[in-house]
Amino acid sequence: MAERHSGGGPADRTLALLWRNQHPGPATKPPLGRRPTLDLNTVVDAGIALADEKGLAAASMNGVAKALGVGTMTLYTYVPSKEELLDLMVDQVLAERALPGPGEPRPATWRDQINLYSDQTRAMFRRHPWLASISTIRPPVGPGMLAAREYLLSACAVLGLSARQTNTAALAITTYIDSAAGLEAESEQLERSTGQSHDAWWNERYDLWETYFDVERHPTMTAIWNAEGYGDGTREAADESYRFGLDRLLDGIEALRDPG
Amino acid sequence: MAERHSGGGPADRTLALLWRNQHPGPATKPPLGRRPTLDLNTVVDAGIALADEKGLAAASMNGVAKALGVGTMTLYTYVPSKEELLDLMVDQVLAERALPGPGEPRPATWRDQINLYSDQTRAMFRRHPWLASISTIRPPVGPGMLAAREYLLSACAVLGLSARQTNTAALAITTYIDSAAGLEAESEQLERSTGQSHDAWWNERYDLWETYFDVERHPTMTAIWNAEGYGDGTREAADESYRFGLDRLLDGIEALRDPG
DNA sequence: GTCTATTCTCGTATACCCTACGAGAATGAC
DNA sequence: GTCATTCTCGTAGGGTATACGAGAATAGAC
Repeated sequence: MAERHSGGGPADRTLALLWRNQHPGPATKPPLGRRPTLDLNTVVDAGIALADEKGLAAASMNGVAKALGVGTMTLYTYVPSKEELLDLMVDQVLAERALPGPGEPRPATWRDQINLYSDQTRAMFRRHPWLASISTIRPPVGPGMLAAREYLLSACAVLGLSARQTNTAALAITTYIDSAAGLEAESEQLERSTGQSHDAWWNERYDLWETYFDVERHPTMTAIWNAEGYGDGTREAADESYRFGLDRLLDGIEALRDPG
Repeated sequence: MAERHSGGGPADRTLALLWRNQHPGPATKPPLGRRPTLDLNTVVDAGIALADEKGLAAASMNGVAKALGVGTMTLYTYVPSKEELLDLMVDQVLAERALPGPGEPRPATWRDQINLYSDQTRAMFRRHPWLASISTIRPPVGPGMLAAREYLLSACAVLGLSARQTNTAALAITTYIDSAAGLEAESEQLERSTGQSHDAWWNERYDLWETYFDVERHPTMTAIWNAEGYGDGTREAADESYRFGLDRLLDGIEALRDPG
């Protein structure tokens, strides 16, 4: 049997770090011993800044320490391991989204409430494209993640579906928004970091059409290409694709609303 | 200006590897020099097997070489770098899906055709959960990726939408299916590899509800919890969630069909 | 002022990762 | 047998995370 109560395990330690800014803590004992030169928020901010500017790989323990002007091992005073640092970076970034809490003013319609979540999430991924390359199963359960879930669930709750279906609908919406927004941001960031546009990338694969592509095996792709169905690769085209998928998903969910 | 024609760049070399089994090649010159002990397909298969069994991290150059009983550097005879090996692993796995090509028998209705893609893709992710942790922007453009795209587009083509909308619809469908199936497989694999169920993982975070969770800031979550809206964490519940999202998305797309 | 308990700092070492280089082994052609 | 060619793979170099332990800084006791 796994322990059911707080036992000071690694998960409890991580939770304490995640909620450090919301929860007062038992009691502030008088400081003893050598004073720290940094604090946890500074370390997390440095990690985020580094990942934003130079990619997730640059946010190594060595990299973050150098950016802060301390030795690598000093970071381990503030964070038990790199894994926890990443969790803290993620939840902080999740919390950046300006989503109204319970009782605060919010858009009038269900769709606009979802669209607010969508806009805020896309902006978040644009600011922090490295987020897309972090697995979201078993995420850090910190204030940022919980606040976003609460908002999305509360938006879906107005549809009047069962509790089970409300949850499932919210899940489908996050799945689509988070992954589509992540892909979008990752693509834009790749264009910036490699200096190679999406079109240039395809041009580099000119040989594909020249040498390997078999029209007979790919008639639909060929037809869509001939009808110029692939769009022009601009940001606007990508935006339109994103909206199309989200709008259709919301259409489908809204159709379940009490058919009165 | 970037070069427009095949110039033997790194992209062309990767394409040649990806299409090695489809395309005969210019001419088979007589073998010269020492005979190789392996071939590329063996190396790729070993990489896939290792990633399947012990995770993507185990499919290191060292790990694959050891599994094949050769020195690490020997692999570089067959593959220019680890990046290419990964591309080859991915496209091979993408090609595993049994999706009918043009002219071959396929399910009668649009929805069943999409469902076939969904089933095959979910099974693929279940067999190869490491696939979920590989970025899909700028994927390997090999036979596996192209065949799947062709199938999905041909399924969407029967809706009678414009070429542009057909492509956009297919994009939305892959976005949902690929990410939801990836998450599902990643979660199942984590349960296997860590030996910790989803429920056990939440139990380990008992302190969250005990110490940190604020009911006033999360009324909807609380209400859904009290109404037992979160399901029981079983495979069936996850399956139901997956289907719900996909069905709603397909509902929304189908509603665009000529409203006759 | 000195001593001590406590805490923070961080150099060193270990165990991985990818891969550039180059020496040596195997092979077919002559 | 010699030679060009190709494959094999040990070594080395630069990257990653982090365990360990010596040393520095600080607060309070005396």
